This record gives sequence, structure tokens and C-alpha cells, in this order.
Amino acid sequence: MKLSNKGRYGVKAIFDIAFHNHGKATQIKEIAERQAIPPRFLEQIFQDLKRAGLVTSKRGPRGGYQLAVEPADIRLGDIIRALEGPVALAEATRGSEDEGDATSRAVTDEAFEDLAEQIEACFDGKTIEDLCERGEALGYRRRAPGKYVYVI
Amino acid sequence: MKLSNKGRYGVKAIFDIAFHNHGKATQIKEIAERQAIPPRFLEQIFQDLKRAGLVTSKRGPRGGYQLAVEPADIRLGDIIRALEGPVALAEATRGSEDEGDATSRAVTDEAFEDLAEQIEACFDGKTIEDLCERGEALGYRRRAPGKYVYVI
DNA sequence: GGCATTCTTGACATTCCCGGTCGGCAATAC
DNA sequence: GTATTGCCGACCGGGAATGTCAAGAATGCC
Repeated sequence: MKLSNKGRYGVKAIFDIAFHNHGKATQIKEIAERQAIPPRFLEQIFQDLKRAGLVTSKRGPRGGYQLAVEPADIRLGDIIRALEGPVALAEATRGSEDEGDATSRAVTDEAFEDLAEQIEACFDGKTIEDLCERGEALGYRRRAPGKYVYVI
Repeated sequence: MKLSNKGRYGVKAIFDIAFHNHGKATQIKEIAERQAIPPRFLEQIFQDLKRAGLVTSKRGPRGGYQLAVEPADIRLGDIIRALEGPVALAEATRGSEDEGDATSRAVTDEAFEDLAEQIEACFDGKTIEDLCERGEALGYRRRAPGKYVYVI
């Protein structure tokens, strides 16, 4: 019962954008450095996040990623599901229903499905905004957006 | 975010004993057949369950396993933890604390630890007895203990 | 236009562990 | 003593997890 690095990294990355750079395009390199994530790997993660509609991208100089959804509307479950698929505790759909007795298949599978829903609910109970608030409460300083507005 | 077969099998096996044979020694072969679990694999699972103190064993002819704890006191979490270790969402203890910014390590790790506790609580919210009751409610018939008392 | 920058895409390498098997030994009942 | 059953440790194949890489396409800037 473990969470993969991919999921962890994904949450960190989204949080990073929301906390430090919400509204601006943020580059892989920058996030990777702040969050200590292998850049090439992060690259791949962002493709999934984009496919899931959580971020948008812009190419070229001064490009990067930005949130496509408000932090308050991004639940951790959304990120995890985008990167790892749904929480699956019960049996994968098996073709042959004729093995074993029906009793425990029915009972245990039902129990596991119930649990899976509960667990999804746990993940959906926290949003990125919650994390940002927690970060501020802990006294961490956001890197102010607009700090790098280059005046020419 | 998946549950391994080992965990699933473990729950099924314990449930099987509780439901069909509570109080009697039950053999691997018998359980494996009823639950459609590879016998040699189940063998290995029971070693872990025994080490965790959930079952006791008896060797020799008419030997087998029986519950060491009342079904009402076996939480699914106990079984899962015995077979897969604790639920771990946060980072494994890393030596180098100097990478990345402290913000998101603090915030995300805290969040994940919180979630891990919630999830453990989900698993601990169901007991084997709950499953047995559910099984009876569904109308399944227990194989009556004592049915196989061999009169000589 | 030309160039540097940054994301895009798909393939590739590597390591780990899940899921399962096996052989042989130890206890026990009969 | 012999058949049965659990006990222990080793072993192994395959697939997923975790990254890496190369080449290409869009974009901004001078």
C-alpha cells in the first residue's frame, strides 16, 4: 500500500506552481530544482497532468506550465488519478467466475470496493489551496509573482 | 495506489477460516481450493500471518491453521500491515535534507502523512466479523464446524 | 530571418519487487 | 515407521516503476 514517486512528485509540482508562481508560466527546470525532482522525469509527469487538463503549456522562450484550474478546485485525488489511475483494491475484472466459492468473492470484493471509495474520498478531501494555506501558516514565504517582470 | 494480491489473498484466507471453520484447524489445501489461491503462495502468506500473531498452526496429519484472535478483533488493517507493511505515502526517510526548498517538503509530507493515517483508519474500520455478518446477510451458508467429526 | 529557448513525443535502459514455484526438512498423528 | 502437514529459504520470470535520451516543433526575441 504505497504511493508511487510519480504521484508524490505530481503533487509537489502542482503545489509549487500554485504557491510560488500562480498565474505565471513556470518552467520545468525551475520546478525541478525547487522540488528536487529529476527534470527529465518531471517532464513526463507534466504530460500526464496536461492530458488530464490540470495544466496548460506554452512553448518557446519564457514558456512553461501554468494551472488550468484554480487551486481550490484541484483535489489531491485528481492529481493521483491522473498519474496512477484509479485506486484499485478489488480484483481486476477476471473472466472466469467459476473458481473458488462465491461467498468470499462477493463479500471481500464488496468490502474492498467500499474501502476504495473511502480512500478516494480521503484524497479528494484535500485541495491544493489547502496546502498553500498550510504553507503560509507555517510562515513560508511565497516567491511573489510579478517579481520578475522585466522592465525594458 | 493499488493493493497487492498478497493483501487480498490474506484477507480472503482469514475470512475463509472465520466463516467456514472457526475453532477448527484448517489446512492450506482446503483454503486454497475454496478461495482459488495458489497453494504454495498461500503457504508463504500464512507464515507472515503467523509471525504477526493472527493465526496459530499445528503440524502433522489433521493439522492446519486456526485464528489466534477473535474475528471481531481482527481488523483488515491488521492483515494488510502484516503482509505489506505500513501504509506509506510520504517520502522514505532520506538522509539529505538539503535538497529543494523546505516549504513543499514540509507541507506535502505533512499532508501525505495525514492522509496515510486516514487510510489506515479506513482499513481499521472493518473487522473480519463484519465480513462474516455480511456473508450471512447475503444468505451464504457456512460450512458447519463439526461436520467432519470422524466417528470411529 | 535566425537563433535560443522550451515544451513534445516516443523510445530506451535499468532496477526493483510482485507473484509464484520448488525442494527439503521438522513435527505430529496413527 | 510412515504418511501427512506445516516450515524455511532459495529461486526466478516478467512487468511495472523510475528515469534518460534524442530529435523535433512551436515560440519569442533581436
